Amino acid sequence: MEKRRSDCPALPPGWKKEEVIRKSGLSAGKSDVYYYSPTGKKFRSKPQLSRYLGNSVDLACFDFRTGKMMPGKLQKNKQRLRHDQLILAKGGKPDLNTTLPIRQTASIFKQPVTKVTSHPGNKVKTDLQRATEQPRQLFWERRLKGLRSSDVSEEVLRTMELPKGLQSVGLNSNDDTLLSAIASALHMSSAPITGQTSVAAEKNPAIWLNTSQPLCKAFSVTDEQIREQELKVHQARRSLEEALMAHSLARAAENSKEMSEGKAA
DNA sequence: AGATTCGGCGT
DNA sequence: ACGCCGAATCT
Repeated sequence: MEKRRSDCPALPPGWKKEEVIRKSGLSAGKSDVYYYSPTGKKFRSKPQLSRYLGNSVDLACFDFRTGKMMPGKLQKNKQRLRHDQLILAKGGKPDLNTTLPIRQTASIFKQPVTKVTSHPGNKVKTDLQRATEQPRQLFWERRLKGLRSSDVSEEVLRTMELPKGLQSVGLNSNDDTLLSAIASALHMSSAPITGQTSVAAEKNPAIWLNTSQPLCKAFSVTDEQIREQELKVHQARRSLEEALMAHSLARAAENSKEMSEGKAA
């Protein structure tokens, strides 16, 4: 059997690459590529390799199949992103069939995308918690006070009414700060939002505050509230569907009108 | 049990 | 068409 393990110059010394041809089945003739660490551990995919090497090796332009660095390979979906942006820049509507499914209600808070890479001769903390665990000011939510959302005509949008069960913790119990705090919490962490569960936090928030939770008293959500929310979402989706339908019909009508006016040159 | 191998899902 | 990984099969 061809068990040839070759050196892989793109990887640190000691790493070996192996290619195994499939010899039967539907995929006969195709091949699988494996890598072996200096200690002999086998790796069968780029994600697996990447997880193991962490920040010590930048695999961004590493081609797993060939085992070589391919400088042109950086950001595979760059082309598509440019494509979508071009359409958008031209004033076109996003093509709902082809655009990437990005939340249009994306957070105004920057997601952590910092890439930590080590370079020879300098030290980089390889602390994975870093991105999500940066130091935060106590009561930082207060800086959101007075911020309002507005539509394109700068008309301030009616603020949301919060259920009575939601009450803020701490000195200023102001409803729109509370809303901002909760919205921020939902955007900044995937952990469940429970509010401040410790009773002590109410007496002396400066000491007992759970900083990973918004300035909000502990609350519970009833089945009834969940059903109400489901209904709202359902109705919102229906009107969105109708709006999109109307939009595409109008567009089609406009196109056929241009056609009959003989604009084709 | 560990290694090898191909299927098949998701993109 | 292909990367990735589950799981059947082999040793």
